[in-house]
Amino acid sequence: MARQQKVTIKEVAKAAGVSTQTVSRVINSRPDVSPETQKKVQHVIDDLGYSPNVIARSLVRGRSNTLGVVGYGLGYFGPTSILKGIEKRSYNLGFSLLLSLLDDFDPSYIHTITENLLSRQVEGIIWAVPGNDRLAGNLSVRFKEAPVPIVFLNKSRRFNDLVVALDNQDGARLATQHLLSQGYRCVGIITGPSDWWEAQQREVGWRQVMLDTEIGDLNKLKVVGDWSAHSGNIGLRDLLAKSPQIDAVFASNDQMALGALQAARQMGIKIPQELGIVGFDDIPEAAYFYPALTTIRQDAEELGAQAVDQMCNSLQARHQGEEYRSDVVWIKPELIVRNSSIRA
Amino acid sequence: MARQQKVTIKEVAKAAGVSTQTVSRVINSRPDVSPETQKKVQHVIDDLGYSPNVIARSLVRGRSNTLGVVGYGLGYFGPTSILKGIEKRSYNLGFSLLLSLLDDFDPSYIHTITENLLSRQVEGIIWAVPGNDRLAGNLSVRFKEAPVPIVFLNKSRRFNDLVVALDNQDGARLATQHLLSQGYRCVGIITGPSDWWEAQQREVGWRQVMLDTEIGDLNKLKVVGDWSAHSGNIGLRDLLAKSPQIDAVFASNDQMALGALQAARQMGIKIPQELGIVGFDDIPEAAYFYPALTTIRQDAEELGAQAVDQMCNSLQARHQGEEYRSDVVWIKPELIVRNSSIRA
DNA sequence: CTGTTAGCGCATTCAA
DNA sequence: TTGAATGCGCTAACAG
Repeated sequence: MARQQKVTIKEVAKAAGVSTQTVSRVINSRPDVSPETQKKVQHVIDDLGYSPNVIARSLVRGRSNTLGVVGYGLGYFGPTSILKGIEKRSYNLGFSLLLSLLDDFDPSYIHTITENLLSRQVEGIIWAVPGNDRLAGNLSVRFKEAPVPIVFLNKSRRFNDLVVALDNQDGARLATQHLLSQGYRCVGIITGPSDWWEAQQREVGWRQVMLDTEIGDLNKLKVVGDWSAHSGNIGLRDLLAKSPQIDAVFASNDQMALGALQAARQMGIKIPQELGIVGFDDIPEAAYFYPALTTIRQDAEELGAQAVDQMCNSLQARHQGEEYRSDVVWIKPELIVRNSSIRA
Repeated sequence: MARQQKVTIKEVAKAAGVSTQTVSRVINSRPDVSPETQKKVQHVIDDLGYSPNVIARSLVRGRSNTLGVVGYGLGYFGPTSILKGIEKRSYNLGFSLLLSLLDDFDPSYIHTITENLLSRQVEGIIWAVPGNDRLAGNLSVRFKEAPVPIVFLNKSRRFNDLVVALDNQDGARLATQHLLSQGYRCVGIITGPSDWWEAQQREVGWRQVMLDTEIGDLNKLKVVGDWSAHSGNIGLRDLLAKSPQIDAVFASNDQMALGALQAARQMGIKIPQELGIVGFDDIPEAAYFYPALTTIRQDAEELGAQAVDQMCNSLQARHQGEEYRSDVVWIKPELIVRNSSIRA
């Protein structure tokens, strides 16, 4: 942990007996340097342990090679995987990541965070926050005139935003259809909070499939959870209390499915014989639940990676004075069948 | 997503009819500005939507107000919580976070990543990577002469590093003692990979307690897992195969405990009556396992927060020309008792 | 192939 | 209280 003043290009130049410009050329691997000079300078660089100051370079070039990422809900599997995907792709493309986490949906945070990111000259912002009604109104004001491209990680095409999103509706359809195909007839749903777009869309997918059955009022087959296992436990109890005819449940995430599994156990309901359960996310633990959970897998890392790609496209276009537009990039979910939904 | 050239201090100055220094004073809330001037300038700032370029400011001040964070193992609950803690505390203290993730322990990555962080002028680096033997040798070379303070998030005091760490030994002792106090006599262990310090220390804690019993060769009571639920399943089977007298198991993390729970179920072993199981981490799902898992809770967010505090102390001392030293900051774990270890 | 001049956006001397 | 000059570390545009 010893200290030495940071070496600058100037000192390298003096030590090597060349101009700073030549050093600059060497560290940027420019072709117009004679082999000997390049060698000599490189030697001094290694010797002095010089490393260019990227801050200064950013200033003069007007490019920071930095992306801002706003995240939320780390601690859940999906958001974390997204972040991993973003980081990996960014690293490979030579971008650094300035990370901000939203603690809750306090609008004033949003303002501060984005301002901070922008004043640090990020070239773009990846908004890796689940969709939420409360948030949306605020966002639209904030980002309408954002000076950098923004990629959103959920489906809500308001302006001409770039959007990469998981096809939640499709996932919910897969889950519901699977249950029906297993011989279950009356599929209830435990949704996430109603102001979350992910929850809304998963419910829509479920409705689309259930409408084709002769079941009457779908609202009677629905309870609202808060994504937690606890709410899944309560949710199943409420659901069966108000609609005893239910013989299968689609839970909008794996944690709630886990809670439902527990509730069923506590009530002496046999799964999957008497009740089928399907979750959403495919968290790593899902295969080890009792019984193992059928669920919808989403490739969240890929989602993050695609977001970075979109950002790059946008940036590249911008540098050529063009504007990049793109339809929503959809990531397709996959059904993972395990024991919790297989009727003997 | 409209574009306008970024406003600089110069344009504000011109528009306000003052010099750039005056504007600089206003944006830095200096006292030596007359109220009217301040008001006038502020108005122009709001009007033009000016926001200072932090990059430029960093350059001239020689301080970036940025911390580098190197993470690993997001996707596991602990590391993610740590990151949350780091982010929150950093935000409150006015630091931005440059995030890098280690994908594996490839030493060349480590080099590139730290160099990148340093060339971006981070004021310090928080090394939020689990301890690993393979990594350690490489690190020592790398960081011996690091020009910025580094805070490590695990116990291995090599130089005069700043270290914030969970007391893994203590946690393991708590777990093992708890099992013994419940009347179990022969407590086996499913450890993590042996080159992980966390695994090593948890094993040490277990050994310390078990040495006090009259049990003979402790190595016969131990199997090695890889942190995954799958390895926990296999682990329990191996353990019981080689030492049938085992009546309780301490798994070094909750995922492996989950796998063990599953294996016990598959083998028809009743938990907790015939076999007690305790995990480590207290992941949110643990309370919903079947049966609910007794485990060791670690306050990982607090760990992250403390790491940032240590960094700040170090930075502050440095700015006053001093050197900050500190003993390891230990975060104490807590025993959470649930059904998997309660003998009727 | 190499050096000189200029300036990125801002804050820190100073002097007025 | 304000402004002019100077420079942070680096690179772009020129000239030689």
